[in-house]
Amino acid sequence: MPSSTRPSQRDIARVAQVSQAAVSLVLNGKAGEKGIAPATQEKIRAAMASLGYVPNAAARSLRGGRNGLIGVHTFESVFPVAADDYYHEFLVGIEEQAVAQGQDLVLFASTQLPDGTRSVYGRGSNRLRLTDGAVVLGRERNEDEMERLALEGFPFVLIGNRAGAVTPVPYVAADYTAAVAEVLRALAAAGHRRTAYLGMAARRRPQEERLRAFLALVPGAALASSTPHLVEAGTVTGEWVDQQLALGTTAFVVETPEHAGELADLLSARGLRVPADVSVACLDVPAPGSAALGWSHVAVARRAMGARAVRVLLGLLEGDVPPTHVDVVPCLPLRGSSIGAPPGR
Amino acid sequence: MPSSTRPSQRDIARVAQVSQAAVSLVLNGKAGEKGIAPATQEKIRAAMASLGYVPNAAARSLRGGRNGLIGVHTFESVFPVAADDYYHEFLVGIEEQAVAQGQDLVLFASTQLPDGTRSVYGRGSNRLRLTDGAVVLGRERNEDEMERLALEGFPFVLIGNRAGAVTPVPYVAADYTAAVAEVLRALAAAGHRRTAYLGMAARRRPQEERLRAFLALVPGAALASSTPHLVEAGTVTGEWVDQQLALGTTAFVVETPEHAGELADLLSARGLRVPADVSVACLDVPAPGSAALGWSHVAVARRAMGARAVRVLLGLLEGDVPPTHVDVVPCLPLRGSSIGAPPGR
DNA sequence: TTGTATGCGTTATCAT
DNA sequence: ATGATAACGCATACAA
Repeated sequence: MPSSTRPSQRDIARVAQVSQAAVSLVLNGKAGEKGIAPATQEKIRAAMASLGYVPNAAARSLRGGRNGLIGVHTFESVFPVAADDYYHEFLVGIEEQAVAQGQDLVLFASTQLPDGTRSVYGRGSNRLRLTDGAVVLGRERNEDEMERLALEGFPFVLIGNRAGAVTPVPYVAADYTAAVAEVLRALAAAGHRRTAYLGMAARRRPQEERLRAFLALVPGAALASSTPHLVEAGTVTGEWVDQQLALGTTAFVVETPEHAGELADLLSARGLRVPADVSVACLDVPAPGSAALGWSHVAVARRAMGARAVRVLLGLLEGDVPPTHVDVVPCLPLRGSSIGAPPGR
Repeated sequence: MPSSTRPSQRDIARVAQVSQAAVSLVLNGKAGEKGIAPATQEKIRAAMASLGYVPNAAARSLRGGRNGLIGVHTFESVFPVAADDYYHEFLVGIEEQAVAQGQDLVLFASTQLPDGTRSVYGRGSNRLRLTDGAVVLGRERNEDEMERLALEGFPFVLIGNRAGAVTPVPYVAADYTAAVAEVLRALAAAGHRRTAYLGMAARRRPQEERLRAFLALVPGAALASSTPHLVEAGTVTGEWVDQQLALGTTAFVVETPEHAGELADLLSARGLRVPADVSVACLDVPAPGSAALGWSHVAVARRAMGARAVRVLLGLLEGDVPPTHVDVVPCLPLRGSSIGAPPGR
C-alpha cells in the first residue's frame, strides 16, 4: 500500500538504507565517477522502482538544473481548439520532435487572461519558468513581453521572424524570399511578362515579407507588375480584375487563401479559365472547399518549423547555439496546376 | 539596467529595507491580516515594480506541494497530430477546462516507445508522477497499467467506461444508453416496427455498450429486430440489405460512420431514398465526405467529456470527489434528417 | 508591527 | 565509498 504522497529521494534512501546523496548520484548517472558500489546502486534502483519514484520537477528547476520539460506558449486564444487552425501544424511538429528527443511538453493553459488573450506575465507569476525553456508562437505576439523575457535571460525560441529586435532571441523563420522567387521563376518560365500582386489589407510581418520579396524579385525575373492591390478579404472587385487584364496582366500572385477563393470566383464569373486564360499562384495553401483548390501554391513548412524550433531550443539549453541564432526553413515546393503559358503564345 | 538574474524576494527586501517575509506577505495580500504598515507596503510594492519582480513558480510549487500541472496521457501513437482524430475533441475539452481552472497541461511526449505506442511506465518509472494528477484516454488503453497506476495511489481520471475494474478509478463515460433510447424512440414514433443493427466486427467497450443498450431497449420501444450484423467495414453486402428489407426492416441503426457510408451507397445503388423508403440512424458522426452526411445521428459529447474529466480530477485532488466517482455525460441530441415514416403508411 | 527560523526536494561540495 | 550540509525562492508559524 504505497503512501498517497509522492516519494522523495529521502524516502528512497530510507528504504535502500543509504544516504539521500547516494540516491541523487545514482539517479544522475554519476555513481560511477564517485565510486558507488554496484550492489548499492542496484539496491537504490530497486527502491526507486518499488516506490515509483519520479524526480520533482519544481525542485530541480529551483536548484538550477534541467527538468526535461519544454514549455509551449502561444498567444492565440486557445490551444488545440481549431483543428484546422493555422498553428495546429506547428504544434504537431513541436510534439513530434519532443517525442524524438524525449522531452515532455507543457502547454501553458494557465496564462490565459480573462479577455482570452494569453500573457506570459499576466497572472503575476511567470509560469514559463517551470520549464527548461520554451517555444513561443502566435500571430498576436506581444513584443514587450518577448523583450522582457529575453532580458530576463529565459531561454526560448520564437517561431516567426524577429529580425531587428533589440534583444537577440533565436528564431525560426520561413524562407519567403526563396518561395516567392520560385513562383516568379515559374511564371517567367511559362512566358508571362506582367503580373499583379493581390494581398490582404492588414499587414503583419509575414505578409510584409512576402510582398517585399515580390517587389524585390519582380525585376530580376524579367516581369512587370502593377501596384500591389491590398484589400480586405471579401472586397476584391471585378473592376480591379478587368483593369489588370486590360493592363496586360496575365498572371496573379495571391497572398492568402481567402483572396485566392475570391479571385477564382471572379475569374470564372468572367468565363476565364485557369490556367488557359489566366495563370495564378497562391502564397499559402488554398482552402479545401474553395474554388482555388488545386491552384499552384507555395506554403510554409509549418511542421518542419515546429520541429526545428525544438531542436534549436535544446541546442540553446546545451549551449551549442548562441542566442543570436536564426534558423531559416525553406517553404514547401511549388505544387498545383494553375500556372500555364499566357494566352496568345 | 536590470540585472541579468531575476530578482528574488530577498532582493526586494534589501531594496525596501524590510524582511523577506514582509515581501511575501504583501505579495499574497496577507499584509492587512498581519498588520503591515501601509507605508511599508507601499515601499515594498515600489521596490517590486522597480526591480520587475516576478514570483518563481518552481519555488512556489516546491513549497506548496501541488504544482498546477495536469498530465494528459493518451495511449494513441501520437498526440495532436491528426486534427480529425477521434480524440482531438476530447483534448480540446481538456484544454478549455484547464484554461478555466488555471492549470497547465503536460503532454507526455517522452512516454512514447520505439514502436510508437505509449506506456505510462515505459521508461522504467512512472513519468506521470511529475504532475499533480492526470487524465488518461485512448482506444488502446492498457488495463494492466491502469490497474498498477490505481494501486500506486496516483490520482487520475479515465475517459471511457471502467465499470467492473478491480481497483476503483474515477471515470467519465458517455451515456450511450440514453442516446440509443432516443434513437429508438424516434424510430418508434415515426411508425417503424422493425429495425436492424449494423456494427463493426471488432468489439471494444464503446461498441458493446451501444449494442447492449440497443438489445435491451428494442423491446420496450415496441420494435422488433434481427440478429445484429457485425462485420468489418468494407464488407457490408447488398445481399444482407436485401434480406433485411425482405424481412420487413424499415429502419437501420448503424454503429460507425464507415458502415453508414457503405450502407448509404448500397441503398442508393438500389434506388432507395432516405428517408422516404428507408430510415437510418447512426450512433456516431457521419464522415464529412461520405454519402451518409446529414443522416440522423447521436454522438458522444467529447468536448464536454474532456472538460468534465479535468473537473473531476481537480475534485479528486481537493478530496471532494471519491475515487469511486463515476461521471456520466449525456450524448449530443439526435440531429439530422434520415428518419421518416416507413413506406406504405 | 516587524523580523527570524524552518522546510519543501534537489544537487554539489566537503568531510569523513 | 558514504554521509552530512548548504543553497535555490517562497510561505508561514512564531518570536520579539
